[in-house]
Amino acid sequence: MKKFVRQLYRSPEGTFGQKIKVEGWIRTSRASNTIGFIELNDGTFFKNLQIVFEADKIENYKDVARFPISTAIEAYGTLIETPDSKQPFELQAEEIIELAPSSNDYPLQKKRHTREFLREIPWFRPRTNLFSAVFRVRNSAAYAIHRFFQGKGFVYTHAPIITDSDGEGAGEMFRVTTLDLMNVPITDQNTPDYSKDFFAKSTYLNVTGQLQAEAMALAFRDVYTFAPTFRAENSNTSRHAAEFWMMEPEMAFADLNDNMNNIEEMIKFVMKAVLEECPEEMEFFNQFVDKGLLETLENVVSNEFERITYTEAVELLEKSGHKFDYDVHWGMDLQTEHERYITEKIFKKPVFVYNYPKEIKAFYMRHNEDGKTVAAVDLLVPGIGEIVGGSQREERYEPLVARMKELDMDLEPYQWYLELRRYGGVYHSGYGLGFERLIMYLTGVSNIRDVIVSPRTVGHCNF
RNA sequence: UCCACAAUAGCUCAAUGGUAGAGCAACCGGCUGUUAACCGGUAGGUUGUAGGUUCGAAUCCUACUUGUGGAGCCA
Repeated sequence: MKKFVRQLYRSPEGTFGQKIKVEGWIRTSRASNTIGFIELNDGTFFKNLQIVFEADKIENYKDVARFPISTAIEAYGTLIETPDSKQPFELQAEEIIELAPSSNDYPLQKKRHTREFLREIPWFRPRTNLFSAVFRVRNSAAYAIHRFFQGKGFVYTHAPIITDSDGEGAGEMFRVTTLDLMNVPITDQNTPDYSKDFFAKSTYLNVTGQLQAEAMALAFRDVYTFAPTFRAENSNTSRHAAEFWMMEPEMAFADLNDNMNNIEEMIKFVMKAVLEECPEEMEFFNQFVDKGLLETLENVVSNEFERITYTEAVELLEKSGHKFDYDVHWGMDLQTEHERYITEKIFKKPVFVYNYPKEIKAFYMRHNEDGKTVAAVDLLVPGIGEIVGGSQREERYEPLVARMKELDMDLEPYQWYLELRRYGGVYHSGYGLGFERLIMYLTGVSNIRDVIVSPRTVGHCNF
């Protein structure tokens, strides 16, 4: 009877004493003259199955003892309980067959490797404990996001990946073109003639699906997108990637408060799901990556997030007496050091900061009655910083156009967006969650390149 | 893009101006229950690249490359 290692760990009872067959890869093995042990991982579970093989029980003992790491094998034998050992049970092998060979120059050894080294071989990383755990949590979190929104009746919608608007304020964009770079058509003004390009205009990879999600929200009330996003920023940090996944809900008939409620509920839902579904992985992170991780997450799940206005945040920072590299004053954008101080030192938990000065936020955010601020919100978390950014959208036609003109924006590409305001453009809100940053928060892994299978950053696009 | 630090064996590191070393991995041998198994042995190097200082450079200087951390930008 063929068994998955996951089945054995989750419900081993009926299988003790039974003959079973397993397939998998050798993670590590050790052998003497007469007895040897293989740690087998079959991909279905974070933990390994120990296979015991003895010289007088299998006919190819010498060969099996020499199988290099990552050899794919099939093993047949009896599953027995081992209450006095590290592992709860093991397979007493009667037959072990090599399915695919490995080699002794396999780069992963039975020792600890640095993240830096593993980043050079991203195609092998998923075979390590750390990355196995990271990508299982990533899977669990992604599915939990869908469950959360589906449970509330949100419609999962797909915004386009290629766009003709330049995503005002959201950073540098990757150009999408089929023009021959060695022979670019030129206009009378001596600029590239994009009317000859594939879409007969200038196009880019999206930096957000928000604007299109707004159109969908004004038809379906509650929607969310969950898709790749692209930013061509030259940013070299542990929390930026050129290609990352963003989840963007958009809710009609929702104000900034509803927005914050949804963010908080969503984060807690995903956290609980991961803690429940990936206990072995989370225990691993807690032990080897971040000692206080489980305590931190339990705390987040069971406490209210803090909610303060930007103005209050500035006051708190001013009163703190702490000497910052950048002085704090109303109207400035909060620097990383300020955000971290608020969430890590003052509150020691997730903090919503809302109602920012309009000058430092995007054009589409709703102007508040005070004439100075907009209904924007950032969620700051310890260790990561900003993990969610959102706002109530400016649903009033006139103020929106006025603001766009103020910013000297070309209204033409946004005609459709402005039209939404003229026909039932009810008040609505939404936000964007950096999915990788959430995974970093959930796992304690501090570099975004270690929560993406094949990270794309400035100067790096391999595999 | 800016600032700081780093680069020595496959991996992780030592050697602070005077003959480049260890642990692990690999290879050979030993070992009857291992848990990063253990024990003995063998092999493995143009010290990131280019130039300079010096009788002599892994070590000091310059540039470049790559990596890491931080900042800016942001999710």
